[in-house]
Amino acid sequence: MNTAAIRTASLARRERQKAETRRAILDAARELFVAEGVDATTMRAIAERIGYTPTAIYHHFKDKDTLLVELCMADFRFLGQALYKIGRIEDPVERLRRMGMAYADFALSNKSQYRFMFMTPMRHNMLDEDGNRVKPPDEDAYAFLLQTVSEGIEAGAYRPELSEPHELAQMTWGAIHGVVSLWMNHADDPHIQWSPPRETIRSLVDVMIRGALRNPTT
Amino acid sequence: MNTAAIRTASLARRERQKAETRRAILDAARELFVAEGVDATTMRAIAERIGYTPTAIYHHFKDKDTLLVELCMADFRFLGQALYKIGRIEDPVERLRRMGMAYADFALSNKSQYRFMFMTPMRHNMLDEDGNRVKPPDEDAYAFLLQTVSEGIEAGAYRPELSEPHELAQMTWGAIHGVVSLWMNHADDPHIQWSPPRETIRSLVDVMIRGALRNPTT
DNA sequence: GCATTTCACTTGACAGCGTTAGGTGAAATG
DNA sequence: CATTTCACCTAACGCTGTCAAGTGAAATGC
Repeated sequence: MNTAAIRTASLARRERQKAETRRAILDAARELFVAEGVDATTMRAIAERIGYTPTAIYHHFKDKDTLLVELCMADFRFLGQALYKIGRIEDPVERLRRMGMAYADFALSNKSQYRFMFMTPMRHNMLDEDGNRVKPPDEDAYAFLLQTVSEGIEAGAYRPELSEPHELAQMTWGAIHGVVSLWMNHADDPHIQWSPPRETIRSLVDVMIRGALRNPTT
Repeated sequence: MNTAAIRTASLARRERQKAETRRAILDAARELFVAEGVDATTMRAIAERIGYTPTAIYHHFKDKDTLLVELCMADFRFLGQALYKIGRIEDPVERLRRMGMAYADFALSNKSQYRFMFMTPMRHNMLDEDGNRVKPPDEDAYAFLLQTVSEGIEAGAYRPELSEPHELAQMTWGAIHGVVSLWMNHADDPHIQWSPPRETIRSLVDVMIRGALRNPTT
């Protein structure tokens, strides 16, 4: 092994080790985040879990928000994949129904991430540590939703007063988001008999689609 | 003036002064809360605004959460009043429609209060400083909503598969809550063309009622 | 082969937060 | 006139995210 090869090898090892530490931070943060929520996910708790000092994290992530956003973005790729598969469905109305359920399933399976991205004030500036803009998870999903309702409108599937794609998309997104988020925040309210959120959303989507269709089948 | 009269008078003055301070705390907290949000509403900021030290607040309120809950509860009485007026409407379907709009109007006019009570994890233990349970604002409103959808179900207004009052109530509440809260948190997302939330909710309520009715009129 | 530079990480701190124990002084009470 | 009450203050605690300045081993340069 000549000196040049050694050089690149050790440089590669250094980069690999740095990447490993970065991964360890993300993994520790995710465990805390999922198990205990955002408040318990302190820089000190993350660091303690991986045997570093809190300030070490700042050599890998700009600040706590950037770390948590990157963590969530990684998990939101599953939502993107789920929506992508549903995109193959031809009928825009059936596609909308399936998208709604997939969205709800994702939210209910990734509560902490969903809460952080969609249920807290939008203060994330969505820049990574190099200052590059990262695409927020709602951007793709919203474009997808908009495309689906637009196709339905163009196909004449919906009632004429529902001609505004943005309004229809925001109705749909908002309604599902609402059942999910209300349940997440208030499921342990003792004075409300909560229906299983997935069933409630199933009914909600059915009702909304029926109410939006120009010619509902029965 | 005899001694007994003086005694009661000065005692009354002392109580009045304490009540005034308490009111001043609540007013200062509300101003900060509405203008700057919950994070900027620090005990120190409230105290500075009324010329007291932060610890003085703890002689009037158990902790910050109790103070903010009492503040919000006071404002939520307007929602209760609005719903009470709507309760006079005979037709349970029309009543439901009007309740939905009143709920949305209240949320959009009292953003900080709504956010604090319904868009943050339910950690409020709903006890006042004497340990008495205070009725959370959703309790009455939910009972009202439940009553209204139940009447509709009993009158045979809705489709037979929508026979579960809790599910129907939670669909309705959740859907409106979702449009409101999504808009509150993401209205300044640059990549989404937001429709005015009130119009979106109007359409949403229309679509949901049409989709839920057994015999929609056209 | 030795001096220099790089850089992942640590030490020690800062400001701000909610909250509390203990003190103070004027007013109410006996 | 002595005692008690109590609204409010002083000073602090532990917690948070974050940063400036170091440290020491590995990589590099001559």
